[in-house]
Amino acid sequence: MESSGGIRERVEDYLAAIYRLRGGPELPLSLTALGEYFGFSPVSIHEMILKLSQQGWIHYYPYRGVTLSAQGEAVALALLRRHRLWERFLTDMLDVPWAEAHEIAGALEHAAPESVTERLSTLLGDPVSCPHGVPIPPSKRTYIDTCLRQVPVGARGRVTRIAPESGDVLRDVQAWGLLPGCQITVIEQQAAEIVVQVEERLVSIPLESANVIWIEVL
Amino acid sequence: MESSGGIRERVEDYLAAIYRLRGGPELPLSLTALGEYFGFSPVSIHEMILKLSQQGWIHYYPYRGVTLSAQGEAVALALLRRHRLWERFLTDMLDVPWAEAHEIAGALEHAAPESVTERLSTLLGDPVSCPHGVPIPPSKRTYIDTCLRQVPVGARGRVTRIAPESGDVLRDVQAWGLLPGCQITVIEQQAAEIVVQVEERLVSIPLESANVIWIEVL
DNA sequence: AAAAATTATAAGGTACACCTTATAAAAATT
DNA sequence: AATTTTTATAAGGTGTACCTTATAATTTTT
Ligand SMILES: [Mn+2]
Ligand SMILES: [Mn+2]
Ligand SMILES: [Mn+2]
Ligand SMILES: [Mn+2]
Repeated sequence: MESSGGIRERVEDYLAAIYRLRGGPELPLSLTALGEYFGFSPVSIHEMILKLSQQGWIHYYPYRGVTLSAQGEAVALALLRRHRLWERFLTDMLDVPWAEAHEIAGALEHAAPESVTERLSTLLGDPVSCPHGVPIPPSKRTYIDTCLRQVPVGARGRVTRIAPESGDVLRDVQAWGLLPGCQITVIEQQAAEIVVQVEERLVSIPLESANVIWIEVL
Repeated sequence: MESSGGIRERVEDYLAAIYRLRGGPELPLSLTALGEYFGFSPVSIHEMILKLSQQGWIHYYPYRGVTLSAQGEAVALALLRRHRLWERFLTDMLDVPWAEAHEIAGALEHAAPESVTERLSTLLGDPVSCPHGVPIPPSKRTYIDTCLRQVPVGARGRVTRIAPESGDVLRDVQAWGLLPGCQITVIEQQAAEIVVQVEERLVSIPLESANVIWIEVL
């Protein structure tokens, strides 16, 4: 229901706001500027900043401001990319007025996973700027992957990643010879497992494990 | 930021779930069935049901279950329409796998306003069923309107509604002769007001009022 | 009618992200 | 150096929507 426990919406919005408002990567952004942007009280901003700092998304220099950590910047860029792609979709394909698109994209950016937004980028012809002229940050991943559980029978693909990682699954994946990069074909979908072909071998994968194996369908 | 105070996401999800799970309009749906659907504890479901009942979205018959009020059913149908249109978009235009589309649409359905979803319906050719074969409830409104504030200079249109309503604005709207149904042309956008032509007259509308006047651009 | 099962309610708790008021600390200005 | 302004922190509160444990009321089954 609730998007399965990724990064919270507010966290993403704060990180992207810091990216948008800051003067440069090393210039701390004052909490006052953030407070004005969001229209929240200084105390609330401060509270949230402490949390973001504890969680490693930002660096907080009291009385000076905040900068993004490497992790935080990655999240901000990913969000801004999704934001601007949705803006393009709204204005280019749905004829939503320019001024409205920004606000609506502010919600859509959190509602669709990155994989969907990458497909959207393809549909739009991989635009490089939003309707307001701002550059769209490039995608980091060069592939689009799908959870093995969702790959239709008969499809060929490449294992891209095991995520979320857990020791048990990683051991199984290794035993099955399903390491990232290897090519597979989905042979059969059963009630409790999925049969895939890896090179000459057939492997039966419990659905639970299939949930964390990601495939780029080729 | 947070979509300006409409119906809360959870309220919409509960109402649509009741619609989906019920046997018929008059057959009460047991709280147990709802609890199983959401995976929440019986106490939590009960708590939420009391709130929804107090707010008039549902009728609660203790020990028997809940039915939707007329209002509640309208919300459920609107949400299911948005849900199924987004599913169609995901599968038809983005090639998102069938099984994934449902879950993603479960978030998108709340993120885009009805007006945007109606434009999406047009783009998709007004489909009548979702990718899983379920009928898409029809749209109640036959027009798509835009807030006057967003209508570009030069556009012609028809006043559709004043919303949200407030006594002061309604009086002004009447004085200006801008009642629903009348035709207007946007003449000029200034810092604090918008000038529109109504028949032979020019009217200056403060931006504040322009926010609650809705126009079907023709 | 009694026992068992289901459903409701009471009581207390959690996380999140906002709020206000008051005080303390640091920085900037005079 | 003293004053003013800005920024931080402490303390207490709100609403939403979940949780558990325990008890009460009702319905269903025996
Ligand atoms: Mn946002
Ligand atoms: Mn933009
Ligand atoms: Mn939903
Ligand atoms: Mn469907």
